[in-house]
Amino acid sequence: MNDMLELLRNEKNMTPKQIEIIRAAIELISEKGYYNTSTSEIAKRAGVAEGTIFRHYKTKKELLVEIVTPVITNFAAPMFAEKFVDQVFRTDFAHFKDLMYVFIKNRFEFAQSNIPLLKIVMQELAFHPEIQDAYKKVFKEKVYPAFNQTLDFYKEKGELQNLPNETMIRLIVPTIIGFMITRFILQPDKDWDDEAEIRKLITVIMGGVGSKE
Amino acid sequence: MNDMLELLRNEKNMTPKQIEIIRAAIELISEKGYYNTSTSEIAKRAGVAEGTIFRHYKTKKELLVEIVTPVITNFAAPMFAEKFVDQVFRTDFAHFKDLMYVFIKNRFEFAQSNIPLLKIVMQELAFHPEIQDAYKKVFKEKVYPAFNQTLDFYKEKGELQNLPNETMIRLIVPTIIGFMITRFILQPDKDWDDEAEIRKLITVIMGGVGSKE
DNA sequence: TATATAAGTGAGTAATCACTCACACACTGA
DNA sequence: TCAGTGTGTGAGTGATTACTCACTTATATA
Repeated sequence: MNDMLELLRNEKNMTPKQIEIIRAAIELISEKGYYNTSTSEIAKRAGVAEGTIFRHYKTKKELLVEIVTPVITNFAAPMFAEKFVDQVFRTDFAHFKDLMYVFIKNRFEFAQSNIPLLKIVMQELAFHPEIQDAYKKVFKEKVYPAFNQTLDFYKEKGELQNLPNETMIRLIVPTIIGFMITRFILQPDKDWDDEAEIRKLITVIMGGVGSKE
Repeated sequence: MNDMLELLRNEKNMTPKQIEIIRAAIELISEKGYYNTSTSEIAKRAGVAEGTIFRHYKTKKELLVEIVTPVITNFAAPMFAEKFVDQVFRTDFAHFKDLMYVFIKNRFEFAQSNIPLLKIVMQELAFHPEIQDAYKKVFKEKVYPAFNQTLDFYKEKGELQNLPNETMIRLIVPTIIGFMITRFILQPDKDWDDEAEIRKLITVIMGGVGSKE
């Protein structure tokens, strides 16, 4: 089942047909891309008249944005939940790598249950300034500050190299995202041992590929 | 100037108008995406009648594939140039990190002079099986074997952790690609110290973010 | 029950799309 | 000089597109 659809159903109060429209749009757009999916197709798959789509969304792009922005916000969500930041500073995590584990595991599961949506975000991010704005805002206001605090904390504990936070974030985050892209999009059918893969990922993030002499 | 255009001009023998078509197509598609770029637009920018495009390419998609496949082949090119493999085994590189430096630097410069083309590849890869095939073939036949040999070589020298080659490749390559995406696509306008960034990247790949105790 | 508002419909529309084709031109070799 | 071939043209075509609108139906409120 789909986390995000559930969330949309509750937050905004949508009609059953509206939910069907969103469900159909997610399916089709993640398969074929935004520009290659027509509103008539979405209507057909949703079992709805084409006019109904435009009753709820002024334009096709408004529909896309409505689908995509909650994904961006929620993918970054745990970063600015008080619970998360609290946990770090109440030192529920003895070591940085323990925090990394919980963090990656958590986001991994989120990705797993929202693959089509994440596909859409990645594909359309490049073309739609509206989506880019949402992404930049979340990153600047939420992700970045949370990361900053956390990195400082573990630097003081002497667990991290003395690289600028910004550099660290810039190198760690794409590594994690790249890992998930490989796992869910490039080679989804390989039989993965996810637990082991996540541990290896953390090993490499913490200690690199070089041998310790 | 554009590496790849020059290469196309020489390999196939193209008419001047054909070159203009490709140049215009690269510009427009990298800006707006394949489906959002019309053939009439390409013709207009190229200073050519729309019919001329279809004189040379049976379909619009054939034009896309013609543009994209040489990029894929050439981005992976150094991996299977004998020169490169030779260098490694004649131990022109004392350490793995020296090889990494030359490799990343080289591919970095390639990316820099072919940003629009790489943008197109990344965006359209998801939707066109023809492009995926080209990508898979190059990776399987060229990139992977070359990497394999190289990693074994430095493992025996005791410079690398004892992780499976496949795992290493799966963690190193996305890190490098992620670095370039940040550099050229997400934050192209930031004033980067490229040399320093590449060195930090290698430090992290080799030794991770953790401090050495 | 009467009325207002929201949700849903589907035929219709102007614009745009990828692609065609009959024709014009330039060059080559005989 | 003439046929043959490759290159270039642009008006034309049927299909498809996002979106509209006059209309019906359902729901809520008074």
